[in-house]
Amino acid sequence: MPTIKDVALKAGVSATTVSRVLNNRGYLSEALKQRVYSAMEELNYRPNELARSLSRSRSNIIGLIIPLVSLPFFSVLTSYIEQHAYLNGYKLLLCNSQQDKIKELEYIDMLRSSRVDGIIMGSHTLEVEAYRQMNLPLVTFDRQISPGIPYVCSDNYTGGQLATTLLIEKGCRKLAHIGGHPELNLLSNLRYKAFVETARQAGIWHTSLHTDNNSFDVLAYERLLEQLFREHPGIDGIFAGSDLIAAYALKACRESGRRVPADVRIVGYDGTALCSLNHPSITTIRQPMEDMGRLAVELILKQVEGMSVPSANILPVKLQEGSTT
Amino acid sequence: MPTIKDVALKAGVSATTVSRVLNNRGYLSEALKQRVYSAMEELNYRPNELARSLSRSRSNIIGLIIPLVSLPFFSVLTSYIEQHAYLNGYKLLLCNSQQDKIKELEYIDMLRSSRVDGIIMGSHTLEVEAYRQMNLPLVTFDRQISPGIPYVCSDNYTGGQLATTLLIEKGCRKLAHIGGHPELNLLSNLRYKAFVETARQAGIWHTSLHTDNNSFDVLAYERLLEQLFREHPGIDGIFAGSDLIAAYALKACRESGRRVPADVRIVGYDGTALCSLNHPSITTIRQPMEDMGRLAVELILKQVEGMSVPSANILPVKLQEGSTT
DNA sequence: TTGTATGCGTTATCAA
DNA sequence: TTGATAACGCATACAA
Repeated sequence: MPTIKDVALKAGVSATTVSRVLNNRGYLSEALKQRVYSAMEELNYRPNELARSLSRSRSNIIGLIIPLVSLPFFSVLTSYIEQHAYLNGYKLLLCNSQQDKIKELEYIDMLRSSRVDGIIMGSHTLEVEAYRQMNLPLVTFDRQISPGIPYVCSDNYTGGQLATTLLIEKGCRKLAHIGGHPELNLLSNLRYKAFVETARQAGIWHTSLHTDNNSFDVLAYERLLEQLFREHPGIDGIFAGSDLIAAYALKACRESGRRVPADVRIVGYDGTALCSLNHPSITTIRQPMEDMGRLAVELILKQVEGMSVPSANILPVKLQEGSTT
Repeated sequence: MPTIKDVALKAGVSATTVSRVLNNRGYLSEALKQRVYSAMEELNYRPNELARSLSRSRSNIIGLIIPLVSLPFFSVLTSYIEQHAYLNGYKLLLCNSQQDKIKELEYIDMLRSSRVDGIIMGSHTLEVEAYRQMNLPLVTFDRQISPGIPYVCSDNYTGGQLATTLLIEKGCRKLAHIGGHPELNLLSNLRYKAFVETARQAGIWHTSLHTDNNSFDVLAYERLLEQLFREHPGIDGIFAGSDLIAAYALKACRESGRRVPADVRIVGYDGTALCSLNHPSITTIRQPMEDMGRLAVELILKQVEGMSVPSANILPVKLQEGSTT
């Protein structure tokens, strides 16, 4: 691969000048610029980002740690994060923790070694200490791991309220919530909290089921739903922790001969494409995923530039009515 | 951040020795090793991968170019690729081309500049020239862009045969295929080819609809299905180009009052989680996605190490019967 | 407006 | 067995 020296030689200038042209710094005559550009062209020259990063001590790479890209919510989020990183000239290093603490810790090390400029983390393991220690721009999703560290999330409590209120208004009298493990100190637990409080205030019977581990185990959802209908056959309203769970709820209703929304009404959370893929389409609480992705990137960039950023970044949700309510 | 020199100073050795310990090269006494290790520990030292990469001219990064991570197939594939890259000590740079030629070309440049060790590309734009030119380990998915460049794909033709044969065996007499744009020189077009040839040989009426652009536009699928049922109301068997399309087909059947599988039978392709999420669960042609991801990574690594690799890497598919047939 | 010298953090080539 | 020195490719302070 040709280096800046090769270009300099061919253009008949010094390496410094080529560097200047490359970075558009200082005063350069148009003629000289052209000469350098065509030399680059001829040699098919590409600046070595490794060397640039090393020299500038800035890599223009953002590390993204998530539990599982293959989950609808995270794949969409990843897509938006990539999009906005790209728009800002940043590259994205993808770290799929797979809910594995060891892997996550190793990835944190890898990212530090790779001198990424910042880390966006949407992973849900309990290893928060490792994040606190590293002195790097950081943004988290749905998780407040330390007072100073900025987080992005949707308005989980309002979302929970909207969903529960809708179910009650539609006439549901036996409500169920199905979600992930509540002991994790996630902000999404506020959805559950809102569910409980809203139902209680309205004097509506309600129950709740959660996966007992920290995995997004699909089979766990199926088991949970089976258990729900077995223990409480009269359930007529379900608030699911995600669209994915909602889709499983819909499936479980069908399999047990329950009509949706006649017998059971269902509300999901997220607003992924899963909702409109189903028939009836799933009513959900839509998170502004693109805004969340964009904001996460922006918060990193601002920190990189030494600016201070707000800690709480709570974005509004919107009830998106489908046909399951 | 502490450097190798800081560690050397603290351990009372030279930087070279620290480097040796780091890379476990040469003869080192256990005592010395320990001294260096604890110095690293104390300083919370992390080797600078940028400098290492520059020095070794090897980045241990693989670039992944795909059209859209948020699509089920690609998010699962990405997940497996990440997994196996990680297992081999490689990092993954995620490039979402979004079917945008400009963006894809810019990403190719970025990856070259970043000195990635290889590129896995599952993108579907037509810019193959750019890939041919760059002299880098490359592996493609479902696309043969040049005789010498290795590609990974499932056995598309057999998959198309299996699907079509199943529909016919189940009694379907008016078949439809719905897929992406066939002008793209994709290997997945073999599914379509198999569909046509199998139906023709069996003397079964068949038609086919394709999106006219290169996008994975969800609305396009809905329009296509609407058109299909309008023009050919008697369709009783659909072979979809992906599970996603199959899911839309299922939805379209429901919305138009068609029973599945009684009135219309559906077969998808891929074997993503979408299949089991639906009710009835979707019959599909399962691609060995993990194998494909693992193989793509392996083919890159082998090329990095100067080994020659086979050009055609066609993996077997499997009919996975759900309840839509 | 352009060039020289030095540093970024690491590895590799010598020599001791 | 260890260390000094020169690359790796680029950016920047300083000189001219």
